[in-house]
Formats: sequence, structure tokens, C-alpha cells
Amino acid sequence: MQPTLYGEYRKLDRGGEARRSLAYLRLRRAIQNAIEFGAFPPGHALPSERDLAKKLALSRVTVRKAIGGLVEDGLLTQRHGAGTFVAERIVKSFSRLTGFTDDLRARGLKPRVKFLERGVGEVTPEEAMALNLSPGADVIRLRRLRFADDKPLAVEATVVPAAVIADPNAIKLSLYDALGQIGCRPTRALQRLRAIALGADDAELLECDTGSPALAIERRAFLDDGRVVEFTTSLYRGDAYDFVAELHGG
Amino acid sequence: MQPTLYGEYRKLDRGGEARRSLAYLRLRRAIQNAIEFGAFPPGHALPSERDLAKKLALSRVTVRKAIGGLVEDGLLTQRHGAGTFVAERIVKSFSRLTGFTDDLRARGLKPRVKFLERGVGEVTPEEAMALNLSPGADVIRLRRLRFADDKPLAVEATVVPAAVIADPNAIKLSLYDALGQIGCRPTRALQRLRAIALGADDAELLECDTGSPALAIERRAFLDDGRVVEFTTSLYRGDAYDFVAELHGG
DNA sequence: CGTAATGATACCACTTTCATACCACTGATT
DNA sequence: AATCAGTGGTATGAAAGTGGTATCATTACG
Repeated sequence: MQPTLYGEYRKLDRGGEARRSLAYLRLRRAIQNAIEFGAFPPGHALPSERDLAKKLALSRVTVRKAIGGLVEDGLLTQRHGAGTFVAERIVKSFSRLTGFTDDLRARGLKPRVKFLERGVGEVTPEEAMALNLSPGADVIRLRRLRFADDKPLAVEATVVPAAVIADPNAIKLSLYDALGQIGCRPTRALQRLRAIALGADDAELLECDTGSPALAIERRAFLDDGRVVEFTTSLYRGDAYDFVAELHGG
Repeated sequence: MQPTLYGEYRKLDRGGEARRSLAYLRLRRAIQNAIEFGAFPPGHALPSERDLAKKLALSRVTVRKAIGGLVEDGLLTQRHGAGTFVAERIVKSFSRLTGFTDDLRARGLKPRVKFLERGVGEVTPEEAMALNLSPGADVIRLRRLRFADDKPLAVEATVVPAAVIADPNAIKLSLYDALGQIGCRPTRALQRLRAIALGADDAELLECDTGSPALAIERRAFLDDGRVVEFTTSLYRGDAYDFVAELHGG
């Protein structure tokens, strides 16, 4: 039997001794399940917010909160006056290859970004090497200060070939969201991690002392065809970010 | 029957005899067990601090102390005004783990190991927590200094339950070889990486200045049945070692 | 005697949830 | 073209529950 939205929601109700999840999160999971199991094909309209609220005995605020999250994730699309629809191009949710924003959201922290620089320019020789581009090609440069719950956590310098994203302003919060929307979400990445001492400039941005330890991460992300879509150098405050990895195999 | 949080807590109470852990440590272990045995799936809410305190006849201060530790470990997430939740793990999957020895060889460096300590002792509370052992159990402790071309590169402290390997001298070169020979080769490991400043002792061993940045890696390796067979804390000189990881999505 | 663990209590800030109401837009009907 | 029912977008207020924090008292231990 095909899962229904209402059935999915009620199924998630069982919680044993644990307090149930928050209603809007439960509903959100229910909708997401229904979509991923195919109960709602792409383009299909969801019941209206008022209908959902009434049928599930929830308030419209709660329903909107659930839907809102999925809209932000690109799973749903809303059109003012028309309705809520399953997005045509569903961005595969990558459980493992995630960017900073997803990481923080998964941890329940509020991500915030302050742009220090956002512009277009010509590649430097080093960038050309890292991105595998020809000299003279254009790239987008981003320099971002990242906050978690309003505490500075990392400075990040990102270089993206202009051939991938032409308009720097298309990147609002998450680079990976922007890449996903144009179907260029990377499937593989190489990271290089090391510990360094913070320089004066970066230390000031991160509101800690010069020379304090930081985690430096360089990442090159690849598409299926091998093109590099991103080269990012990040400095994470050593006392504020842990990198957790799960290893498999024998 | 699935373990429950309250059941877990009371079970730990019966440890009885002379050695009863502090209440907040016991509760902390109980919660951790409940999570790791799946009683609380990721994303689900714990009972509120007030509920826990009331049901377990503890004060809220004690409950908060227990929860606080797990939050710091990244196992739980708290949101002001919302509740306490089992953290969704940020998992980076390393498909190819560049082992220490192989990596050095690839760089044309000669690896060498010097044992600083190798013996049996009783677990400390922290180790008991990491290895999920009862207080008073015996463990093997290894402390090794790793060199590349005769320059110190890392200090490594490893703890293995004596229940797994009884004789410390059975471990000659590679811990994983020794584990494999008795059929206890781990299939899964969790690593935690962060940047720290070196303390005086470790700095001296690594022949660099106190306070210089280092890469701290904690690793817990698991068997199929979930038992922890190894807990290792490594400190790599920040200026001498890069950690390279390959990430996969989809 | 001091310290640490624990308990009891109170208050604050925040989130969730509900109940309304009204606005702005869409699409189809008239 | 005008209308209208249904949609999402926004705002308000209120109640209940949550974690965050502080204070003070009690107990156990060295």
C-alpha cells in the first residue's frame, strides 16, 4: 500500500517514553517521506495549508512551518495564490557530502553569513591550478565570515569558475543550494585538513587571539564529469568546531 | 525489549557494591546507552529537564550536568525554548583513509615509532565513558611517539579494554594487526578532529613551542556489535602533517 | 574548614502552538 | 472586464512548555 500523507504523519507519532518530536518537524518528515516514496509526484499539488491544518488538527502556523522548511530545502515550491507543489527537480539530499550551512542546521545551530567580498575576477595562477582552469578564465570570489548562533566560527574564501555560476549574487546563504538549483551539485570532494596558528587579520575576524589554533580546510569539489566547481579555503576556530568523520571498511 | 532511558538509569544504579558513580555520570551513561542502542533516534526529543528530574528523583541541576556533557560531546543538541534533541550526526565518509604509515611512505619519509608507555591499569572516568566500560574495569594503555625521518610528528595515546586484549605486549607494531589476529578487527570508527594549542609536555615531545597549533584526533573504533575496542587520542604537529580526506555524496 | 555534588526554588528568554484576522495573488467563471 | 472562491503571505495576541541562569541550602568528604 502506498503511504499517504496523513498515515505517514500518524505513524511518526509513536514515540514511546520519549517526548514526541515537535509537531512541525513530524509533519515535515511525513511530507518528505510521502514525496520520496512517490505518493506525490513532481509537480503535484499538496493539499492547501488550511486543509492540512484541519485534517491533522494542527494550526496553520504549524503547517506553514513544516512546509517552509521543505521549501527552503528545495523539495517544495509555493506560488502565492496558487498553491504548494512538489518541486520539479528534486535535489537529491546528500547525507554525506554537505556544506557548512547544512552541517550547522543538522546540529540545530542558526547559521549566519556575512559577506566580506563577492565579486568576479580573473584567476590567479594558483587558483587556475586548483580549479584546473586555463589562465585568463574568470572566477567568482567569495569571502565569507560564518557565524553559528551569532558567534563567529569561520572565515571562508571560495573560488567558483564563472563558467559554472556567472552571477555572484545568485549565492545567498549556501553555495551548495545555489549549485543544486542549477544541477551542479558536486558528488565528490577532496579535503585537506591541518592545524595552523591564526594570523592577526583572521584572528580579529574570528574574535580570538592572534596565534590561537585553527583548523584549516582546503576543499576541492568535483562534478561527475570531473570538472572542479569549487575551491574553498576555510579557517575554523579551533575551540568552536569539530570535524566528525565516520570511517568504514576493513 | 528495547532499552528505555529510565530502565537504563536504574540498571546502572544496581552497580551497587562500594563503587557507585556520581549521579550525573550515571545519568549521562544511561542517556548515551539509550541513544546508542536506538531508543532515541536522531532528531527525536528527550524528555524535558524538568520531566527527567521529576521521574528520576533528581534535581534539575544534576540532570543539566548530565545533559551538558553529552551536548559538549555533540551527541545531543539543545535549543533554547524548544527542547533537547538527539543530534543528527555530521558524517563525513572517508572512503579511502590514508593510513599513517602508508601516507608517510608515499611522501618518501621513513616512519618510526617509539613506545613511551605500555601497560595495564584501571580506567579513568573519562576513558570509561569513551569506551563504555564500567568503572573499575582494566584497560591497556599505549603511548607512542611517531617519527617521520627521525623528526617527531605525533604523540598517540591509545586505550584498549583488557577484555579485548589482555597482554599489552601482544601489540608490537600495529594495533589493528593485533586486533585482527583475535578476530576483533573494528568495522567502523568515529573520528573527531579539531585544532588545539599544544601543552608544555606534548610540545616538548614534539620538539616545538608550547602553544603551537596541533591537529587533535580522537578516534573510537567499534565492532559489529557496537562494542568499543579502541580509543585513541592523537596530536599531530600542525606544521608537519596534513590530513587528506575524500568525501562522497549521493 | 573548604570544596564538590546535589537539591529546591525562582525568574527570564525563547519556541512552539493555537486562534484570528486581514491582505494579495491566482484562476476560473460570469 | 468584473467577480469570486480559494490560495499563500503576514501580522497579532495569548498560553504553555522549554532551556538558561542565578541564588541559597543541604549533604558528603577529605
